[in-house]
Amino acid sequence: MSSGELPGAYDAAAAAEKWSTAWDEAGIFTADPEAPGEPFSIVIPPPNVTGRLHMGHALNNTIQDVLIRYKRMDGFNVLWVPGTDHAGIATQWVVRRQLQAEGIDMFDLGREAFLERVWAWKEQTSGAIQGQLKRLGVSCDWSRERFTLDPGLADAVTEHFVQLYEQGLIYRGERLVNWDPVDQTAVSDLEVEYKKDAKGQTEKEKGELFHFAYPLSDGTGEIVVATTRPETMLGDTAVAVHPDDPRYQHLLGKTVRHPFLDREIPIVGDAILVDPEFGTGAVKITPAHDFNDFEVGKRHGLPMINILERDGRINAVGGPSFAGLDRFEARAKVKDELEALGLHRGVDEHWLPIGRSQRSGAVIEPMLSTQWFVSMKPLAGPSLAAVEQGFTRFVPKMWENTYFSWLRDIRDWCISRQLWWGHRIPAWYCEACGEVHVARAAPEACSACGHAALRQDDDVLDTWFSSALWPFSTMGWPERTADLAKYYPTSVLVTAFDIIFFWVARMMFAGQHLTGSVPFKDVYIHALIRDEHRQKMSKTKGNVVDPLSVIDEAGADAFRFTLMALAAQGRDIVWDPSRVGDSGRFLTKMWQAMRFGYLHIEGYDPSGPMEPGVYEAWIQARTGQAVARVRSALDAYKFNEAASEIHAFVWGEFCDWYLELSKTTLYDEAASPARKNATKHALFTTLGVIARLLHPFIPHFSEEMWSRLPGTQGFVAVAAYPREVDFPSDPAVLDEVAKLQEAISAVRNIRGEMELSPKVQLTLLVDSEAVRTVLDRHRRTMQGPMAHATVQPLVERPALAATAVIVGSEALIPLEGIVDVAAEVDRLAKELVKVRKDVAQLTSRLGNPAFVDRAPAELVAEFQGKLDAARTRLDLLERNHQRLSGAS
RNA sequence: GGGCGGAUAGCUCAAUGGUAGAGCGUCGGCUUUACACGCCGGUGGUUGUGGGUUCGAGUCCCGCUCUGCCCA
Repeated sequence: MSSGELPGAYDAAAAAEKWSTAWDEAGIFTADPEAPGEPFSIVIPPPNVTGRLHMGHALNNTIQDVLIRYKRMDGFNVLWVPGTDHAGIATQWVVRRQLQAEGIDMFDLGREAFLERVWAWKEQTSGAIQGQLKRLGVSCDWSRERFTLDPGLADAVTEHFVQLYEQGLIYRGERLVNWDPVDQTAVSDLEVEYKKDAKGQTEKEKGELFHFAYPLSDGTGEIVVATTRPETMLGDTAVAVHPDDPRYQHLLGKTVRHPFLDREIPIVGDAILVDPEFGTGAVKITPAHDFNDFEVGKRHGLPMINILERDGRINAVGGPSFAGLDRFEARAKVKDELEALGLHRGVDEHWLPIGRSQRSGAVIEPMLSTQWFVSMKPLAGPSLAAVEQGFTRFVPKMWENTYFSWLRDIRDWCISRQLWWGHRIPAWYCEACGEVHVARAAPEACSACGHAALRQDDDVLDTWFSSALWPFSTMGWPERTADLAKYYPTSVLVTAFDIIFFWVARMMFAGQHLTGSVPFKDVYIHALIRDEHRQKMSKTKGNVVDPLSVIDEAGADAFRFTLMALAAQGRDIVWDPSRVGDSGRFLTKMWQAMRFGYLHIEGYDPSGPMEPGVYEAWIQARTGQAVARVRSALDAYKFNEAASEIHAFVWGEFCDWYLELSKTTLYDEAASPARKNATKHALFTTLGVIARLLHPFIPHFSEEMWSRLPGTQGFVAVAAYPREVDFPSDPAVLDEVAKLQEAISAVRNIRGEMELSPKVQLTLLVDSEAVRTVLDRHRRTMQGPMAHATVQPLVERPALAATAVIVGSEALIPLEGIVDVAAEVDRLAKELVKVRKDVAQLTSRLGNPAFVDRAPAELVAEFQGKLDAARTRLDLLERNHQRLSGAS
């Protein structure tokens, strides 16, 4: 049994340090697939290896930890896999900028040396986020920590690629891609972003629509086109008009002459692209640099002329006067030259959305390029079906729509990136014959011509291509490991809605395709954390809250409890710093309850004789009800509900009522030792239940509590989560204490309204013998600090008394010489307003024949009971109100 | 333009179709034998708006307003 004084205050920082070390040393978070228990597993959404913890991570990981700790305590065989992501573009970008600051160009440095720098940076920073997660108190299995570039995970990526290639689901082709000229890589559609206005709508940016004329080759005139990107005219291969447009009928089939390049350009009719109402009704066509034009080019068999270098400069095809110019310089020069040639035909202001690279911010250029793609249609089908049929469930359900809408309108996924940091594409090209070899290991010779000179593809894969495998690659796939057998598919994925496309959907199809099983049963989508003013937190706005500073100030537990209390399903979390203080006060409150227990620890013998009373039976029953509510909230991912249920129980039931009630026994010199022992037992065991109930939310505090409670063993982290069945409930007990509470509240109400000092001992004259009998059994409680009232039979009606109604019967508190009549008259009048309203509402409802006929009989009876009670109350209050009004 | 949310007390949020609740705030009282980071009591609502269904609507249906997000 623990002993010794409990310190006056809880030291959050010391407890966090102490318990996280103790857990580590005990290895209790290390999963064992051979151990018994139903599996419960989660893989962490891997943060960027070089990243730092932000509020989103804090929320995300607290939720996972609550679930994991709950299930671990509840007897499940749990695994929580932590790890980090190599974050290709982001990390390469950071290191490239570091080099730039040193005056080094990464392309001069070369691939090998650059990668050495990235690895060094990774080594230098990778510990940060793990340490920050640990400070949050997470219970991941760190022995299974993974990084997306680990050898095993790299093998999984290769396997993924090779399998899909062999099945014809990965292909290499020349397509238009979104090109980032700064990072010099292709990016996927999802990585292109548009400016948002204050409302978050895609904002059009001011640009200009530049009109110029193409002279007809036969010298008979011209055709005027307009463009927002004049430099693309260097790659024009057609002018399109609507085939039915009467203005241009005579021009169809003719050609125009390119003013700068030796090129004849056909005028084609295209009903799909061209809107005759817009502009001049004639459109220049640049198939290699515009998604719409690309389609036109395919329809009409037009040449596709790429005019850009990888860095966004005009290439040799653009002609000698433009080659080497940056695209924006070229734009200016094209305009000048057209002007000089007299072909300029005006400028209109034009607003258009401009796509920028999510990472570098560079304006994206559509560019014709040879890339690797995943053929998505065949993969999307099963992933749609899995959710439609409930194999994987989204919580809240509405997020299914987001998932469905993306998969139903899926486009092929460009997976090659012209980066160096990432998984190199397992494709080799024969330098002799060009044959493409996709293989798990570098081939020794070309399978077509036998030549030995093979060159591996320079490119790497989109980071998400490896993240898609995370739920099983972390468990050793493609090997058939014990972990996979036990823990896959995982139980739940906890993530934010903004990566449903990027990640969730891709894990689904990769998991289904490669393992034959959905990767997770539930997908819990949590909210975004906004600042106090409901603004998104962002570095540029400078409104980010650093979770670590919150932890420094308030402790990880107060922070976690706050996050959970705010985590209502289906809406964003508005961060309210004052709530952290509330959580801190909650911890202090519990600490004080512990101290109260300690005050009375002397003589406590958990295995000694026990003589529990009605209060012990009551708190036991209430505990059971609280346990049931907390469990059902957790089972439904309603974290805020679970937090508030616990809070309400601990503060509102245990501290406000049971602790006070226990004093009746503890301070009763006449109470038997067995009676007192039972009271102490109830105090300490309930504190133990509280520690266990709260452990998933406040791991350090609860561990500290647990370690100090008498009779506890081991870590609360592995103690059994309370079950409702362990707390028998007796309706008679609940009823009796409810009556006592009603009496105490009635006295308190009168005392409060009358502004009577708690020191004034009151007399409560109770009319009903039945009620008096109950209150007699609680005489000491009534006389104690909760009510300071002595219960006596109502024999003679005092001249001045306050009226209470307790369980439907009259109770009077004589106030002669204590208080003015007027005060009680006012109080009764106020009360009467409320009761009259009740009676009126209930009478009208029960007076409605349609209600009595059609509503369920039980409900009618219930309302009738309420009406009867309200009428009795009204009667009593009215009589006494009149009596006093007359007297005054 | 298409889709998905939200609108309830001063604030943040709850409420299987059955008399709208909690925490915080606010007001009043209290150094009461765990806790003033506390205790006790009170105040506060035409549930955005207009219709409909129903014995009964914050809840279900339709329209509108404001607001947030996703996609094009």
